[in-house]
Amino acid sequence: MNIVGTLKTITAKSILDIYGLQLNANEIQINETKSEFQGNYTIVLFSLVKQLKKSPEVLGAEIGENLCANHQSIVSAFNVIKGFLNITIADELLLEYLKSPSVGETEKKSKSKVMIEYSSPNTNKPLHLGHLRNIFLGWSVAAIRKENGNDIVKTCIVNDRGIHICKSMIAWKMFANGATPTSTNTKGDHFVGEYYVKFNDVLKQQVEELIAQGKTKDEAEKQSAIMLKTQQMLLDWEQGNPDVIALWKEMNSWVYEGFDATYKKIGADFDKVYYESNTYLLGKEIVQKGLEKKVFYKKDDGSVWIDLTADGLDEKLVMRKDGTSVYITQDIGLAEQKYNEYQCDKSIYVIGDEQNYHMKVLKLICQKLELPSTNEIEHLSYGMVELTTGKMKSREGTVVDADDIVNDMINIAKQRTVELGKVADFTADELEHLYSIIGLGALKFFLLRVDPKKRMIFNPEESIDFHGFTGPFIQYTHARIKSVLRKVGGVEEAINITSTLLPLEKQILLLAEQFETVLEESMQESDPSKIAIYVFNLAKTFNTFYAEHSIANAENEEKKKLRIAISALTAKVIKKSMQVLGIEVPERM
RNA sequence: GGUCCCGUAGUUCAAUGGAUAGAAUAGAAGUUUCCUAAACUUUUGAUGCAAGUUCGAUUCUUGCCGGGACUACCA
Repeated sequence: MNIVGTLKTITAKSILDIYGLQLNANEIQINETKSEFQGNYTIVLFSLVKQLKKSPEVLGAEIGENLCANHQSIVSAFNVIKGFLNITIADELLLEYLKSPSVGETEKKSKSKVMIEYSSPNTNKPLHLGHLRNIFLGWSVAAIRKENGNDIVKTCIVNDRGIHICKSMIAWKMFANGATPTSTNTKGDHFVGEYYVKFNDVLKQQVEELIAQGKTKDEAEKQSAIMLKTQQMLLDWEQGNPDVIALWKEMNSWVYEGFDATYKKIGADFDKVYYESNTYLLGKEIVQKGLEKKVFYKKDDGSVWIDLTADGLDEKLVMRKDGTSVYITQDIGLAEQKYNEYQCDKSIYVIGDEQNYHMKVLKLICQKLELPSTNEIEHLSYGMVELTTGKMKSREGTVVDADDIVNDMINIAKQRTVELGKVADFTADELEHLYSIIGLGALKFFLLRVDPKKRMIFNPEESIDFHGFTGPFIQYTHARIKSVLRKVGGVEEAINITSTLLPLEKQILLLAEQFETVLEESMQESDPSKIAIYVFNLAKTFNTFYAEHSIANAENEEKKKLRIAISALTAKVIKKSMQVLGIEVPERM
């Protein structure tokens, strides 16, 4: 059922019947009624005034009459205030909804096959808070699409080669003395990250010395001994030097072990992982194709370019003069490879907004080359996570490490839970699990509740609250409902109930009914924050209701049955909503 | 310089051109003989500035001020 959709349809029909004006149902503007007015939904009449040449008051009265008369089972009352027609939904419609066998289930409508690329780390340092936003977003958008019926392929492109990897390797050779993650009892990605930091320390020192000798900063960076060594190592790597390759493989394997542990802990997973070391040579035939189609042109030095100035962008290099492909060319090549393997209808890239320009160029080039494989590219662009102290900068050590913040959150959850002392009978394993889902729930909800494309600020001092618009608040609401249902017992199905609904009961049912609509919107906009806001409202409304009305001591059996059914439905919808955010919801906490 | 994004309560976030700009936190005041107080109730408090478009602007247009990103033969 879709009440808003139904309302639009019958309103359009009423308008046709009364005025003979044919309107598309989607042209009807319906909002939720503001709480200070009577009614549940509001039809905004202003846009009709011009077409029908009647005052809003008259329009509202006439349409309202018509709706009430012809659709008694849907509209039970109406009132008109200025240009707003406020509609009250009939109790019986909501009771019917509550009784329907599929209540709280999602209809799988959209069958497309969609690829979602997310996380995409470098192998020279551990994941940080920004990656977490990326990972939670990617995972959630995938889950939202899956719930809508999409066939999902989750992928990750690992940036496992290039100068930055060589930096860690050089530093390891200089300082490690054969140490490994095992020998030092360090998580692999952190272990390698430490050498990346060491590299930068040495580089900084050498650069300072060279600057003192009168070089410019640029020169100094390029000419420093450690940088020259790194450049050489990159060449060796490209030529397949066995020693370099062996070390590279070993260090990467440490990093992957570390990443896997983190992914496992936070519940991220991939169907297919691509490695840049396998794909960085891709795209050469594309350059050829582009030259043939005259989309690209060759400069005298042999480098290949595309001119995008007509599209308001610049000239972009697509192949170096030495014949190697650049990032953008690799990306096009990889897109083709992905398509050849999976034939997806759509490809979503979860990448930070600093690459907006790059992705724009990518899409443009694909269009110009008329590559069918890259038809539906969506850049799910998200804003940087900043700290109250400013941006995260690895050089200044102000990066919030992913593992650290996850562990902190779980520890805070533990501390809070222990203080409250409500789960004394849990086993040690159950407790571990509980702390984990609460801590992660807080973190995921915090990062997902904000519109992805906006920058957000994270305050590590105050950490994340467990009160208010937070994951734990919603988890807690769910746990309470479950607790009540356990104690009250009874059947959760709403059979044979005929009762007048209280305003709050009505509100809860109307909210629950909106779940699918919100889910679909959230898919179309690739925005999990819609779900987060929605589920918070549902939980909050339920809590208010709960504080005012008893279930165990309801006025009569009928009302008790009704409230049990509503509670069960609320719990179900909360669970589903949280599930697509990647947040588990406990039975008890 | 060019292109793009962002400026909303003390703070963190909302608001397809619609009603008196919503929440959450923090501040103030309350609520547990009753199903989980990680809860609930009441209250204080905001659209950077200036024009324009119109019945009506946080939203659209222009200018200014402030913040950010991109503009690499790096990835």
